[in-house]
Amino acid sequence: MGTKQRREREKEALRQDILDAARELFVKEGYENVSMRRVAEKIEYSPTTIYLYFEDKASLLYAICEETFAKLAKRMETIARDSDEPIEALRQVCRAYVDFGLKYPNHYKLTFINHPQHPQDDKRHLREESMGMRAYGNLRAGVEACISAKKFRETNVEAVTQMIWAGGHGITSLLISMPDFPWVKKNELIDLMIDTLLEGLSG
Amino acid sequence: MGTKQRREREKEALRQDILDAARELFVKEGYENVSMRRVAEKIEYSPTTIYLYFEDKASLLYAICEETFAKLAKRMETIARDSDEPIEALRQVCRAYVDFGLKYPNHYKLTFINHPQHPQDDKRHLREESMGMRAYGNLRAGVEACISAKKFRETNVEAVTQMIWAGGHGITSLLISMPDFPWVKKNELIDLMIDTLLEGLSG
DNA sequence: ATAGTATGTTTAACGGTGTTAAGTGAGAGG
DNA sequence: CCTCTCACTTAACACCGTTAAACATACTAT
Repeated sequence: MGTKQRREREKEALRQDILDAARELFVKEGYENVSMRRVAEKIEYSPTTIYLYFEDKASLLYAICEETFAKLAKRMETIARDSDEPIEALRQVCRAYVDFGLKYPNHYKLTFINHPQHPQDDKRHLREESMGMRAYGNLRAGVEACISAKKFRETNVEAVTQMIWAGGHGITSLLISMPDFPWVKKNELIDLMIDTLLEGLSG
Repeated sequence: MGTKQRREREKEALRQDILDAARELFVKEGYENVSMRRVAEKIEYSPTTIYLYFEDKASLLYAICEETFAKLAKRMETIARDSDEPIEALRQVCRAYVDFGLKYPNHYKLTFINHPQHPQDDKRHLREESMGMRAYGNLRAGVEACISAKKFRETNVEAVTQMIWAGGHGITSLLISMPDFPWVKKNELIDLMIDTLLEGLSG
């Protein structure tokens, strides 16, 4: 009867348990420093059980990143909707991106820094539907709005989007991966970057 | 007699052989994908021999990075010496930085992207005398020249230097770690970033 | 009710990793 | 000629991601 549905619910629950355990460990100690055996220990199952729910360690990671980046994409969309001045909206989208990275440094590392080494064809992160790409799309929309409103000198949407992304990513990734460097105050640095880029783009 | 000196020469030669083998493998296949055993095989010694010359795998890496970043620092110094227009000099220093990263992507990864995870206290890369820091110092000098010549609105040398670094690093690291992303033409992107930053900084 | 099957989980193992402790063997010094 | 030093190797440790095979339980069909 309903046993089939119950079973399915239980399977889904375990899948979520694995995800939760892995997220906590990955975020606390970093992907590279957490073994499948440790994740298994945390959920009190044998290591191989995880492989019944996820293809491999990278897939586990990917699932977690998608979850988290969905949040970023959503926040970006909210900002875009709630603002009508395109430059101000773009500025806030950039802030949201950097703040997000600094708030979830290990998630950020996983999708944008460590990422999929290069074992042949792990291009999941680049799929149109991936959350990382959705976030990129939101940034792109913000840039497009500015260009449509004739606020920017340069009109190559793709180039401007990628440059702004690189600016945000540069700050985020450096702050994350070199925490011991004598940085000036974080907010000052972030604002200087965003302001300088927007100023430089404005006709 | 001179045997002691000969021995010392031979030791030094082997040390260099190890370095050469490791460099070639690391650069070709990436640090993470090369094992100590493979390095040993290449020089036709047993794996443990390497540990008589280098403390561990990370130290081997560090030595290689220092070598390579010395080159970058040198090139930057040459550019600075051969130019008298400070903005143009800074532009070229930035180009040199990015070009260098794209030319030696695995070296770049090693010092600025992957680098010392966070096992307590591997702050070698941040030592004043390290070559990476020397390169940073060169960038800083370029920025200082522009500020002294009253070319920039913002006058916080450290903040401007770090922002420009972040801009260059953002582009370099994204191009390196996401080679499959549909980037616009590399040179266009690099120039757009540098031009926009310099334009945005100019009063 | 019993036999058979599908399902979820575990045990054991493979081939790898960085690293260390103990052993070997050739050449220098007495 | 013997001893000792020291560069080097062998063997091992404790891990890693992953897979094939065994197992136990719970459902199905006779």
